[in-house]
Amino acid sequence: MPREVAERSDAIAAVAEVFREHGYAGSSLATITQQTGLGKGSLYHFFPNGKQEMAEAVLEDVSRWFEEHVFTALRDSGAPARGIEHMFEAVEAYFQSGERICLLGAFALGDGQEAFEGVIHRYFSAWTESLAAALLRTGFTPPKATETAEEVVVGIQGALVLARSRQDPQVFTRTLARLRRRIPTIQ
Amino acid sequence: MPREVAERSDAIAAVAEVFREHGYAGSSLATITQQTGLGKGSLYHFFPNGKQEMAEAVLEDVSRWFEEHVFTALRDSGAPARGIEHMFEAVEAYFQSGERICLLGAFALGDGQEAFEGVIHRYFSAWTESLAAALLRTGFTPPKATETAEEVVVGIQGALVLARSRQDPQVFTRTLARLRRRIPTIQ
DNA sequence: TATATACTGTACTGATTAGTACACTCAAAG
DNA sequence: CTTTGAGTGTACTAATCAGTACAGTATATA
Repeated sequence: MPREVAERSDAIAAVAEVFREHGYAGSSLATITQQTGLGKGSLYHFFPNGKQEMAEAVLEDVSRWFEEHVFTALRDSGAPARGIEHMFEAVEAYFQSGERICLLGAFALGDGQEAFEGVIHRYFSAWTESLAAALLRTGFTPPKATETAEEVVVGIQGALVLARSRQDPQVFTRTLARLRRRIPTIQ
Repeated sequence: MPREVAERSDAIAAVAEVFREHGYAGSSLATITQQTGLGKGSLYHFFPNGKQEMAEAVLEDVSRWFEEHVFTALRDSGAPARGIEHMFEAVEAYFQSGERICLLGAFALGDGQEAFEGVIHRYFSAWTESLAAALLRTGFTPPKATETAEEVVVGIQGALVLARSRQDPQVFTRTLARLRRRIPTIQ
């Protein structure tokens, strides 16, 4: 039986799933080692500052993913409508059509709020601002662009709350469809 | 110095604030005793089954408040438009214009999810269903009533996430104003 | 074959955890 | 004045907590 060797990026992905399921305070190191298969030795090797560093790494990893796969496309000045369309597709896939929650939203409402408020704040600001800029470029007036961007991000986050609460992922897909309709330029 | 004597309803309100601030798993009994001023003796007197019972009592208390102050007005068949208007006012006051989060939404995304999913599910179902019924009575078609009710509750929950994330309570008041505009019958 | 180092398992620590036990206080009822 | 019981403070327990220390293992380079 060969020794399993992991690298930091695998560890981040595995730990993220634990936080998604149990929250920050609800994830003990015992839970994390058990559910990830990584021993304490490995975890403290990758994250010398322990649980807090694990959460920071996980949140920054999610932020980076959205930056690379969503916000960058929204900022592409050449094709704003395509960037917005791409955002909806990426979001639907990332949240697995409503079966997965937003870690940054969960941390915002939950325990670690003050410890991670910087990352959380930047994530939501980047999202609403890059979307508003894209909407502006498709012909929205400045106030309408800001308002609609906020409406879309609010809708996505709210839909994730409701989908989880009612155990009905379709709330999420229905909401995405409705939000798309608010942006005629991508129909 | 007289001995402070509390009753269960005071305890529930005090414990609710702790859960709101730290989440379920993030609220240790030490935190709870410290922040509420209630000793372990009092807490286990009111809640013999400990922390789980505290959370159940708190969630049921919030549910009951909404049932009495919001859903009942929505179900009043005589004045649906007034019931909806009253909902918006009660919601804005309850969440202190976006400075307070929804405990049921936070628990839905957070740690205690599976332990409390019954209460959470009932809360959101009662809300969307009573609102849909009221919209129906103001003249919405059945599919439009259901869709708009979901849109409103999704919007409120999402706005609370974003208001907390961006530390900008006005996201909440702006969203409420926008949602009101989706219901012409209450203008 | 030798060396370096990235990764891992395990045994340990002191602090904190939820929960229990029980004696106590004090207002209300008799 | 006595009794009752709801509400309280405190000392305790056993389990679990995050974090440390460190020897061991396997792989890559020389």
